[in-house]
Amino acid sequence: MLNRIILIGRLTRDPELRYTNTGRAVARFTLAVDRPYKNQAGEREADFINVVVWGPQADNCSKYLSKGKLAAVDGRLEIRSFEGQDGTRKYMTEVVAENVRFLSPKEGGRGPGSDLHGEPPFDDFADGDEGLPF
Amino acid sequence: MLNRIILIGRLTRDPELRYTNTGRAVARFTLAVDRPYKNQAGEREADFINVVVWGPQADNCSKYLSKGKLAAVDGRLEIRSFEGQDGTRKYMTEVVAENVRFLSPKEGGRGPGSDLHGEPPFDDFADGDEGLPF
Amino acid sequence: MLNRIILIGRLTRDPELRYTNTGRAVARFTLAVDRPYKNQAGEREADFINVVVWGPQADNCSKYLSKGKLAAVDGRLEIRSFEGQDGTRKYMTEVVAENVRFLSPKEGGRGPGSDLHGEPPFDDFADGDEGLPF
Amino acid sequence: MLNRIILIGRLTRDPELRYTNTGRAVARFTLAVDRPYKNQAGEREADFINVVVWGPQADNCSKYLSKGKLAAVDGRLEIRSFEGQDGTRKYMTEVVAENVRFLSPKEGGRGPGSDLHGEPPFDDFADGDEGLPF
DNA sequence: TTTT
DNA sequence: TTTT
Repeated sequence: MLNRIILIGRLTRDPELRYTNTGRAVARFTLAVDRPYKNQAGEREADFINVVVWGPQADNCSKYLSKGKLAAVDGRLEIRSFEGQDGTRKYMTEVVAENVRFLSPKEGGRGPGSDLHGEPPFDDFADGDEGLPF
Repeated sequence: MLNRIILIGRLTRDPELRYTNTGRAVARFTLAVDRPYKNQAGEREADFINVVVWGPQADNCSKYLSKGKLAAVDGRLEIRSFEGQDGTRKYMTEVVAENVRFLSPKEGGRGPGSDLHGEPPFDDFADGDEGLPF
Repeated sequence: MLNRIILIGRLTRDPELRYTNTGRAVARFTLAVDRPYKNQAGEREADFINVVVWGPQADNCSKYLSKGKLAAVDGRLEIRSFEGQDGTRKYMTEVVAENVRFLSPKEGGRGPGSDLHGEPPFDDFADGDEGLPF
Repeated sequence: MLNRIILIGRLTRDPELRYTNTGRAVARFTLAVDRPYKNQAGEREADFINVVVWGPQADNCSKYLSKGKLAAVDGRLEIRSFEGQDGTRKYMTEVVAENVRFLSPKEGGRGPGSDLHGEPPFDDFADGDEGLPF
């Protein structure tokens, strides 16, 4: 009924960009997200979380993100189950991003924080800008 | 750059439903959200948080929510500033809901957890159901 | 660097309660979380997400939650990797709950929304109640 | 019952650091969080959100954050009401941070993403590292 | 392996 | 299979 996840981490590899047969862009990458605590060996481990992004944001991810870059992802967690090649049930966890933010400074640029939306995420003049009835 | 808030609480009053001059529905209500700790007097206080919902979800809120009902809200925090009647700058905090979930059992019904979307929240057959290219 | 997930769903089975050799309680359960969209067959699918809860909250989950009950979980996503019995690397996804809320009405009770903390979640008289220096 | 907010934005001014009479550190700053949509004038507005941080993290914020720096905040929304100097009830909204992440690259450093915890956020060897009973 |  |  409610499924919301927010991550900040670094890409472990360049995003992989594909297109569906209907021409819709899909980007995939993995985010290394450091754990907030140290393990018994005194090391800080990370979770490696798969992220998938659809539509115009996928193109932007492919353009602006690369291995080692810092990004924030806001989306939902999906667990896809499928038949493995050995006949057993396999599970595949991924975060379906609704929004991705690029947090690494632009190369020759003036700093991090660039918004990735070539197109507005929802509607423009968002909710309420028609004049509030309250 | 990222602004996401998730609340669970009870309505302090029935939702107020209005329409903009373009015919768009807007619902407003206040959520009482208990704090996770007790104050020095040993009492559990609550935050009273204003919520605004736009579009078809507004109609659903007005239909299915009422004073005392439990609801979850997923949205973003906005702080509107405006000129007070006394000429000073006033601030008004509200949560713009993207999703609302009704958590109180239906009256004559079989339990809580009904989804409020008369219409799907985003697109249907969501992202990826066109056949994954991976 | 930041890893936060919030879920609302129903338990697919009763919580399983264990104790570590140091006597710390651990509860595990699976949450069925409906997806916000319908698939091509017009059905609403769900994600089945494993949750683990530590400490006093684990005991409370075992006491107050059971199959079919509605719960909210606020925590972080962890992906544990381990050696499978067939020598291959396996991945196991689970949400480590920091807070769990019980959303189903109490059996003979007056409604949902009970807080599960037998002990306060952080410190009591939380932050700031010592008298603000601002 | 549940109150969780996650923000990414830039500090509008240097953090203000104080100490309670019990010696506990408190830092305050304001985060400018860009809205995801443009207004009717075609401009991107921002919400200016007050943040308060307690304890060791407050000292770290004061040390590592300054005007213009990018930061992520994970916390809860509180609305404090108090008697104004004119006798009317006033409301004051602030986010009580549980975790703050520094996202701007270190000055002479090797990049953003440093964790601010001089002390571990919760317990170390976090949950489960005693040997899972499952 | 799944809940309403 | 992993990032700084």
